[in-house]
Amino acid sequence: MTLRVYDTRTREKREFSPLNEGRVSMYVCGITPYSPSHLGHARCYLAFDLVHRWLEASGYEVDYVQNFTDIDDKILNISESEGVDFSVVSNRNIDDYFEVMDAMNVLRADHYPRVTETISEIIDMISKLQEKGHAYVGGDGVYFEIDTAPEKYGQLTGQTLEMVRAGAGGRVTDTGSGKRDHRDFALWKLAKPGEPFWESPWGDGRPGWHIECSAMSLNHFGEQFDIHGGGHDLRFPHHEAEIFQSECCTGCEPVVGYWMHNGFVNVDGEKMSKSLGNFWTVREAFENYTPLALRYALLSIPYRNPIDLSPEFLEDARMNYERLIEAYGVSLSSDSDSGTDLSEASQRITDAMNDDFNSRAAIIAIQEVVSQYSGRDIATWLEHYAGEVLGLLPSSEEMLAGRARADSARAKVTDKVEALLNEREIARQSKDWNRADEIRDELTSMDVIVEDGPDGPTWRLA
RNA sequence: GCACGGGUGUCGGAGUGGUUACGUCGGGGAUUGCAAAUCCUCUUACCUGGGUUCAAAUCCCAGCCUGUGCUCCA
Repeated sequence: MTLRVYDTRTREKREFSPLNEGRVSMYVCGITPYSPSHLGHARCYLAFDLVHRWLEASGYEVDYVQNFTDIDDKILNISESEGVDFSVVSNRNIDDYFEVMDAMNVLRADHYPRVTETISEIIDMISKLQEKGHAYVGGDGVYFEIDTAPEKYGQLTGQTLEMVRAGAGGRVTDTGSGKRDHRDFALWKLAKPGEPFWESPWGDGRPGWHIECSAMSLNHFGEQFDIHGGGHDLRFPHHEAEIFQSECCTGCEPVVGYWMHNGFVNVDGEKMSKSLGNFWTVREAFENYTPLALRYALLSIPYRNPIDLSPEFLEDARMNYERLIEAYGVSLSSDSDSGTDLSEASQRITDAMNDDFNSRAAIIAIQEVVSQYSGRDIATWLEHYAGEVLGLLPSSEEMLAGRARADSARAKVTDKVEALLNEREIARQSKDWNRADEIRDELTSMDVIVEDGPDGPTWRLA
């Protein structure tokens, strides 16, 4: 089976066929770094990390670009309230982004362009749009005029011009001081007093939100590229604005081969968002779940479906993840070569991933191998599928270091535990169950779990 | 209001025109002094109403419920 990818624009899974044989150009909308990353961000970049990994595992050479919107109203508000330059705020949150994503095994993109480093390309693009009659200068900036390309409306959301002209259910009444029509969107915003600005033919100011992605993708990939990703909420207006800008600027369509949008992270059925105050930052989540257990949880649902975060959901994922790690650790230290044939499981994972990156089906195939072949020589297989493809495994060095730590922790209490276990065995032989259970309770309080097997008791640390 | 998703068993949650999802929880059993672990096994499904079909939970239509977008948002 060949790779099939769901495209938001055509609303169907289509066989994946990049513009250039063997190479994939992929652009994913990055964060606006005005606050630490939350789990919604994690879900998005985990999802596209999976796409990145699978394309590479399938033999494609992937050129992956992800931007940072490092100048924006919210960043300016924060920098003003803190009395620092806006770059202090954005750099701080970009650092946070990389730290938490690295911890979750998110591979780095090839390029991370920033708005503030793309100003001249943005100005070129706006100038060209103005030359072609798609942009006009309004009172407080330069705007894209929707009416110059009405046929491009609604490609990602199915909305027609008339619907939105009607005014979003009557809620949009303000057309903005400089717009001809409320559907027009800003390409360049003139600076207010005290705001950072860049010089432009239209006056000092900064780019509108949508134009950066068009300018960056044009800059890196040219007029067309293969995959454009982002959160579901970016379909409109952000991504539709990009279609307007890019295609009207170059005259080439479609600008994007496959539009991919990941589903939301919800809490109690509602979208996790700053305005609802129901978000967890990734770091907060790390307090309760290890980064890779969190990765497991967020990849255990296909990327297009919403995830409703609940304690049950996360605990379930944690438990299953620990089984995987335990099995990997055991197989790493076992040197038995039993020639286990895992080709059927491999094929199931390939089929799952080729079906629009179905990571859940792939994870289930891995867990079945884990439960079926535990203790066998599956380390190499796990390293490929659970490690390289799904990014779920720590490096073998980390695994071995972790086991070394566990061994030394075990060594510290071994003498005492063995002594207590001996005493308990004597009690058990004389059927003094009260004394035996008392000793087991004592061991439990030392975080030692005792398991009586047919060959006598074994123990491990909790 | 309009657009686009989703409604599955105790719960979480895939998938699918006819055949076990998976995990969890619960019941029963093996093993066990008890417990744990392990193994076996069972029960509880596909929102409602129509339609297409030999066959629909799966496709189509309508309805209901719910989420998201239409404003900054991954």
